[in-house]
Parts: sequence; C-alpha cells; structure tokens
Amino acid sequence: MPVSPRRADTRRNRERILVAASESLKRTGVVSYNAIAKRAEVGVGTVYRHFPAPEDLILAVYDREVQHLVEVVPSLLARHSPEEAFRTWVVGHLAHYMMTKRGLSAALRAGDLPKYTSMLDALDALRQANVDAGTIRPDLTTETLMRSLGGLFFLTEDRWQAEAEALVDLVWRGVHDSR
Amino acid sequence: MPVSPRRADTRRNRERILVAASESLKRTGVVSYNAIAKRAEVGVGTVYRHFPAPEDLILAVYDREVQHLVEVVPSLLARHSPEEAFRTWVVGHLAHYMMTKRGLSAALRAGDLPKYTSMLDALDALRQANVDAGTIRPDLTTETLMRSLGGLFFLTEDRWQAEAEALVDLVWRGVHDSR
Amino acid sequence: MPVSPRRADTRRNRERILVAASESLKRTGVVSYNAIAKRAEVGVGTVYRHFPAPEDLILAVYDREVQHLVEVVPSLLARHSPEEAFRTWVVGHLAHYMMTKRGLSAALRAGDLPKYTSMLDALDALRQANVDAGTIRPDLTTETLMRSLGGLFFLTEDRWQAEAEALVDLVWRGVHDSR
Amino acid sequence: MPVSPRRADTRRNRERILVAASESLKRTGVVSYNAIAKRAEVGVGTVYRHFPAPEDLILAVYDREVQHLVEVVPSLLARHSPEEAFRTWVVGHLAHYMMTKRGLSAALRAGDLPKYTSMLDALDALRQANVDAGTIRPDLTTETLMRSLGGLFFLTEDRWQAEAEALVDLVWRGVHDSR
DNA sequence: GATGAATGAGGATTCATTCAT
DNA sequence: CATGAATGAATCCTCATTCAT
Repeated sequence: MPVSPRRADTRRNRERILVAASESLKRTGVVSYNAIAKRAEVGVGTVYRHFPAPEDLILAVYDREVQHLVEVVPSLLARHSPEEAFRTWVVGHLAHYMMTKRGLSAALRAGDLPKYTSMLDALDALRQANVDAGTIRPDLTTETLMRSLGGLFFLTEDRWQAEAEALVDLVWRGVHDSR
Repeated sequence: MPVSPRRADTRRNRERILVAASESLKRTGVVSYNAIAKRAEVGVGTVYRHFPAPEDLILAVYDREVQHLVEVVPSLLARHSPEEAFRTWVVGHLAHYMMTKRGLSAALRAGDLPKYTSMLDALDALRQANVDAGTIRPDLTTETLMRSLGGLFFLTEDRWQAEAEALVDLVWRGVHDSR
Repeated sequence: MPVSPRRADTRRNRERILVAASESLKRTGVVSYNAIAKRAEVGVGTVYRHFPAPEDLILAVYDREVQHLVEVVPSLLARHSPEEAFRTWVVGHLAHYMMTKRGLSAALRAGDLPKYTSMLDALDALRQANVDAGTIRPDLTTETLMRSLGGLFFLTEDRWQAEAEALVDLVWRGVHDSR
Repeated sequence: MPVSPRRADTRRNRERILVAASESLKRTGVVSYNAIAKRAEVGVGTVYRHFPAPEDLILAVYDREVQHLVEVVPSLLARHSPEEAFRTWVVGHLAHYMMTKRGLSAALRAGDLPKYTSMLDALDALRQANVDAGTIRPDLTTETLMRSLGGLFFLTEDRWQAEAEALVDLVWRGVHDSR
C-alpha cells in the first residue's frame, strides 16, 4: 500500500475490517486475520490492533449485523398485531439472518447463543407484546423461545421460506395462550 | 475359507481411525488427517485410503455415534406411551447427543442436518407412533419437527436438562393433536 | 531558572524505559521496542527518540546495572586486603551479576565484552591494588584477567557460589605473584 | 522443488539441514526454521520432522561441530607432552571453535555449558593425562577447568590468538601442580 | 518532544496431500 | 494395503520502524 493519510481514518479502518470479516464469515465461516487484512486493504497488524482476539472480531461483526434485527422490532409492533409482528420478524428477518450467518453461528462456538443479548432483547420485546395482548403464555423464558427457533440455522437454501413458516407455525402453537 | 488376516487388520484400522476421529471432533471440533493418523497409530495414507475426503470421515463418525440414538427407539416405544417415548428420547438421548456433538455439528457445515437420515428415521418412528395414537397432528413434516429441536445444539453446559425439558414442552404443545 | 517540566518528564521517561528494558532483558533475554514501550507506559516513538538503536538501549541498561559493581570497589578496598577485596568482588558481586544478566550477555552479542569499560575499570582498580601490594603479577592485562572470569556467565543456578569460588581459586593461583 | 526421489535420501536431508543450520548459527547466531529450510532446499515441514524443537536442532549442530574437537585429542596426546597437548588443544582448536560458534553459545542459553558432555570428555582426557604426569593438580573439577576457559567465547576477531595464549598462560599457572 | 496507529516483513507452526518404498 | 517422509501453502502472530497528529 503506497503513501496515504494514516491516523485520519482509524474509524474508517475499523469499518473496513468489519465489512471484510463479515464477508469472510458469510462465505467461508472462518476468519483468517491475514485474509481479512488483505480484503480490507489493511496491514495484518492493524486488524490485530483493533481486534486482539478472534472473539473480539466475531462479536463485533455479530453486533453490527444484528443491529437491523433489533431496530426493526418497534416498527413491526407499530404496524402489525403482536402475533403478526412476531411471525413477520421470525420469517422475514430472523430466518434470513440465520440462513446467511451460519458461519457466524459456527464461529461463535455454539452455546453462546444466550450471549446474543441484543437479539434476545429484540425477541423479548415481541414476546412481551404478545404476553400483554394475551396471545403468548406468560410463563415462558425468552431463552426457551429463542431455542425453539434454533432450527432456523438449518434452513435449506432453496426452500427456506416455507420451512421457516412451518417452523414458526409449530412454535406459535407451542407458545400460544389458548385459555 | 478363513477371513484373511489382512482383512481383519483393515477392519481394525477403520475402527481405530473412527475412534480417534471421534475424540478429536469431541475435543477440538476439528479433524486433522495427520493428528488422527497419529492418534490411531496408523499411517496418514491409511486414513486417506479409508476416507478419501474429510466429509467421508465426518459422516462415518456421525453414523457411528448416532447408531445408539436409532437403536434405542424401539425399546422406548415398547416400554412407554408414544408421548413418553418421544419426550424421553428427546431429553434423555437426543439432547445429550447434541450437547456433546457440537463439534460434529460445526464440522458438518450446518444445513446438512437433513442428511442425517438415520436420525430422521428414528425421529420419524416416534412421530408416526404418536400420529397413530392420535397424539401428534398428522400434518407435520419430520423435517420440521427435527428443526424445532435444533435448539438442542445450544444447550447450556450446566442446565441443559432443564432447558431441554422446557424446549420439549414447548414443542409438544406445538405438535400435539388437540382435537 | 527552574527545570522545565518538559525536561523533568523527559528524564522520567528515560528512567521508566530503562527499568522496563532491564526487566525484559532479565526475564526473556530479549528487547522489543513495542513491549518496552507498553511496559513503560510510553509511546514507541518515545523509546526510539531516547534510544535510536537497540544497542543504545542495551548498553544503557548495562551501564545502569553495572553501576553498583563499580561503586562498590573503593569500599571493598578500604575494608579488606587487596586479595580479599578481589575475591569478594568476584564471588560476592560479579558472579551474581553475571548469573542474572545472562540475557544481557547474549543481547550484547559476545565479543563486546571489552566494551564494558566501566566494569573493566572496576576490575582494573582491584588488579592495580594487588599489583601494588605485590600480590598479583604486574605483567597481566586487565582484559586477560576479565576473560579468565568469563566462565561466570555459565554458572549453575543452584551451585553458583561454590562454582564461583572454585573458579576464583584457580584464577588467583594463575595471577598470584609467587616470587 | 520439482520431482525428485524422496524417501531415498532422508539421511541426506538431515545432513543438509545441519549444514544449513550450522551456517545460520555461525552467521546470525539465530536459527529460523524457514531460513534453514530455504538454505537446505528442503520443505519447512521436513526440518520440523527431523528436529521438532529448536533445541534439538541446536544440539545436533553442536554435536556435529564438536566432533572434531573430541577426535583430535588422542593424536595430540600421542604427539605432544601432556602440557603441550593441553595448550595446543585450547589455543589451536577450542579457541577457534568458540570464536566461530558464538552464535551457538548464545542459542544454547548459557548455563547449559555443562551439558556439552562430549567437549567435557575431551577436556577431561587432557586433564587426566596431565594429572597422571603430575603437571596438573589432582584436585580440580573438569567443570571448573572448562569454566576457566569460558572467556574464549569473548575473543576479539583480530587478536584472538594472542588473547587465547594469554588466557591459557594464566589458566596453566592456575592449574599447574607446582609441588 | 510525545504519542500511538499503521504497515508489512518475517518467523513459527500446522496440515492436506502425494508418493516412494 | 500400509507406511510415513516430504512438500509447501496457509495461518498465526510479533516486531521494527515510520509518520501523522
């Protein structure tokens, strides 16, 4: 890389690295510091400076990617019934996310799912709205609900939509308050 | 015509390799031909002869490990009600299996879940028994059912039993035939 | 005219760097500008400003560490006979120094021993006192004497004292003026 | 590297690696697996196979290089008086060896000198011959004697011969049996 | 003067894969 | 069939060094 302003775009670098890492993860399910550095057009050392451990990098990517999932919730709740909001979120957003982020899931060494707090927060908001509306049983951990959706990681490339709908149907019956 | 000693050796080798690979997978979630060869006290070439591609090896390990899961089903169905058989299988056998085989799941690059045909067969037997008994809705793919249990991969080390039970409760409500 | 705070900071920095470098050297036998900067809580650039080349840094550390070795000589000569002063200095001070500064010796790429002028000065003072007292032969380079003690770098961790004494006995016989 | 007989020259490889390592050590005082592999025209992996740890490599080089030092002793004792044999060995062989093997000494983390058993054996043969001849005191460890020669590592490039002679003079007086 | 971000060369180490024996 | 030596690409990571602020 030839001469170029350095200090100026430290933040820019962070972003470039995250983008590169995200694509690597999507594509290969694996993060190689060297590969990321190359793709981000940055020295390896820079990647290390920003993200000393692979975990740091993966979690940063996760946070960045999951952002949208979290942000979309309020608008869904505003425009749909609680049930519709839940179904739409799962099928229209979460499913697609998990489909394409399989790499992420593997990289994050399964079992850390509960740590995905922002995603859990999003799901919890939907759950609560439904509990308030009397459409989801009040006894039910958000974690359990999340886990019932864990199968979304194993969707098929070409039929994912139908599969996600089938799963959400099953889950909805499982959580629906039928009093 | 006696079995040639050659052949005996060969079979023994295959077994040793599978054992070694299985432990590697359990421990590190990764399989290295070289490491497996060393652990199995076999030349690398031998591993290649038996399992030309990594996938072959992983699937063979999987088959070997899943065997028990499949074999236990008939006895469960014989000794329990269909519902009990299902719950017991999931919590008592499948959950533990998925808990400890996370490495396997990662290695098998998610999305291959449907290929786990023998496991699907086992689950299907349980499903069918419940459909016959009128306890599970007849409309319901085995795949969908399997997917609803996908969260078992994300069980917590120390509370896995309670978590598995919570999940199976949710799922049971979701699949139960309440006509 | 008060000392400018700038200047005070600068001196402080130099000292912090030397302390950090000294510990690095003692521990790992290696000096990394980056590591030293971090340990000294100083920017890398600052280390470079003070010590442009690694050699500068190492020699500065050496000088700092060897100080005590030099300073102790007069008092030894004042309180002991020349022979005793020599033996005590070698066994009680030099040996311990070389024991613990092996890192330094390696870093200073052997062959630079003659450059250790302040140490040579110290040794020379002892030699001269003995020559004056007629206890050491007058023909004898300080360098040669120093070299005869070079084995102190190879003392054993747990028996160093006995070993140093055995060496100094040998050397004393070798330099003693037995006319 | 193009096609070439493999298995055939495993031993040849070992030799090439040792030669390369020896030169690296001589030149830079450092052993880099990569550099050695390149110089030996061998894959890095091959170097690792032959010498799993750097220590293994260094010791092998040492053994190889020290061979001559050991082998020459009998002939020296046959052709010279014990005293002459000792002096010749030290000045004519050991000094030159230590001069050029400084890298080795640093690499072998000082303090391991006593491990150089074959060199100690050589020195011991010379010592014993002198003891038998009544020219060296019988009380005197070979280790101590070795240590008194430790300064040979710090010889000057251009005056090494004179320096070595001065040292051996000093040492000889120190060990000579003057009864 | 001080700081610390960025760079990238370089050294360690592992592994898939081939192939002579 | 089995063995295991050899290869070298690929990863990891650390550092020396520069230079914008």
